[in-house]
Amino acid sequence: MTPAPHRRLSRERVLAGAVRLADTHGLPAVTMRRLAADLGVEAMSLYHHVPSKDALLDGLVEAVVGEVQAEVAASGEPEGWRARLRDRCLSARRVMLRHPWAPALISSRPSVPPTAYLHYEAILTTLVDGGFSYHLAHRALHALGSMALGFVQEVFSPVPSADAPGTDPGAADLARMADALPHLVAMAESEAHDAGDPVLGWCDSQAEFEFTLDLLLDGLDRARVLTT
Amino acid sequence: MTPAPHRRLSRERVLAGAVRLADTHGLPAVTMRRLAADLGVEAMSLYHHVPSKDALLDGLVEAVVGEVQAEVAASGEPEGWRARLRDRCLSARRVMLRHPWAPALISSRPSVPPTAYLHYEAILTTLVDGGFSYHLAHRALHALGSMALGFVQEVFSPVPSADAPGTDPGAADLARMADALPHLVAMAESEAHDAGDPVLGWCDSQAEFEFTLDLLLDGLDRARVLTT
DNA sequence: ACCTGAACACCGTTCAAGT
DNA sequence: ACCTGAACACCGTTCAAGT
Repeated sequence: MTPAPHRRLSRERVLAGAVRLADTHGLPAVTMRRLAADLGVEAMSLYHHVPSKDALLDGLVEAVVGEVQAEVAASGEPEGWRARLRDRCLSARRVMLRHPWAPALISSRPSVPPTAYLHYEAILTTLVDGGFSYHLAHRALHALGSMALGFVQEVFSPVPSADAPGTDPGAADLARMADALPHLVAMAESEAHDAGDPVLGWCDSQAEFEFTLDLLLDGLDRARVLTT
Repeated sequence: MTPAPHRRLSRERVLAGAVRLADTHGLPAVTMRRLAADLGVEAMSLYHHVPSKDALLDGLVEAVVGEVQAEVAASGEPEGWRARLRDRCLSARRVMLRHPWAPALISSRPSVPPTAYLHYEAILTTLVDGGFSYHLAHRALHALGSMALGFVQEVFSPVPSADAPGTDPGAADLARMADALPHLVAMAESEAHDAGDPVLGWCDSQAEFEFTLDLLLDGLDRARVLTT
């Protein structure tokens, strides 16, 4: 918002500014020109600290992955592979909730930044220490997939949630689709009714995330025991 | 490639052209001006069949979802909720392999096109017919998440695969990281060694997809039995 | 060394004009 | 009704020039 008064630019300040811009106005607002203006500088000045827009986007991913590492460290790693992995995925999710633009950005990048490999190495170490063979650990890494980065799946959201209030079809829309989508409408009504519990709301999608995570962890545990 | 000789434009021809352009030159190449040139027409002509670039992108998602429905129909639906769901996810994956740009596009869209709800309704119907309560079916829908659209998770790919030959770190890069990422390097070597089997290759990531899919379906089956 | 300003080749889109 | 061409407000980026 307020053009930063500092005179000295740096890669860190550029990336921090880009993160802030994406958080407040969305990823499309992250423009070399707009970012520069936000930093109180000319567009071309950015190129002294970042080689290109593409590199800026890579830096954005790097910054988010770094936040995940910090969040994991701050949450104090528990004992046992299952709890550690669970904790790491939930930490990652908290970071993604702070930066809703991050999942789409990360999956659109052609390659993951080198620092992300530290994150995967940590997961892999936890798995191997937990008794997984490399082969099964590899499968586990893929199975965890986007959960490992805490991706909030909004691919599907039929039930109005506090997470994304504006993007769901309203009750009126659902009523109009009722004959084409009978089960979807019935489910939405049934779930909305159950949600009288005030604890729910955004917690709802937290519960979905944990349900899926536990489903995967349970399955991986079973596969691990079978091969031991 | 060859500018279409047809004189008459239509929404269908515009969308088909956009899909073809994305397939051959990637999503960034899908530009109003370039798409128009590809269709042998002026940029502004497109606006008579599509209200905006944003609507064009929505149409692109719609086209891909439509292809998924067609692929499911073509594969002849098997008996039983588990086999039907499995078949549907694998069909979706085949479509996404044909359009590698689609997953990133879909997850970057603020909302899913109305036609996608037919896809989810079909999944939900299969679940309900299979004995799932609405509550558990809702969780299942979220758990299946991106698998339901056949997303090819390339978030993580430490082992060179035929899927994305250029994007992985080469053996040289891995050797350089060896001290920072011991397990990742060891795993990559171990897996590369096992892959002497000529059947593997792109099949490898097919196997990963099916492993994860079965992990989820097994877990959902267990949850279903518990609540019955 | 870092920052600037003008310039170039692109974008999406509006609008008045053509048929 | 559909298509066009010029124009406008934006992009990312090159380059020569300033300090």
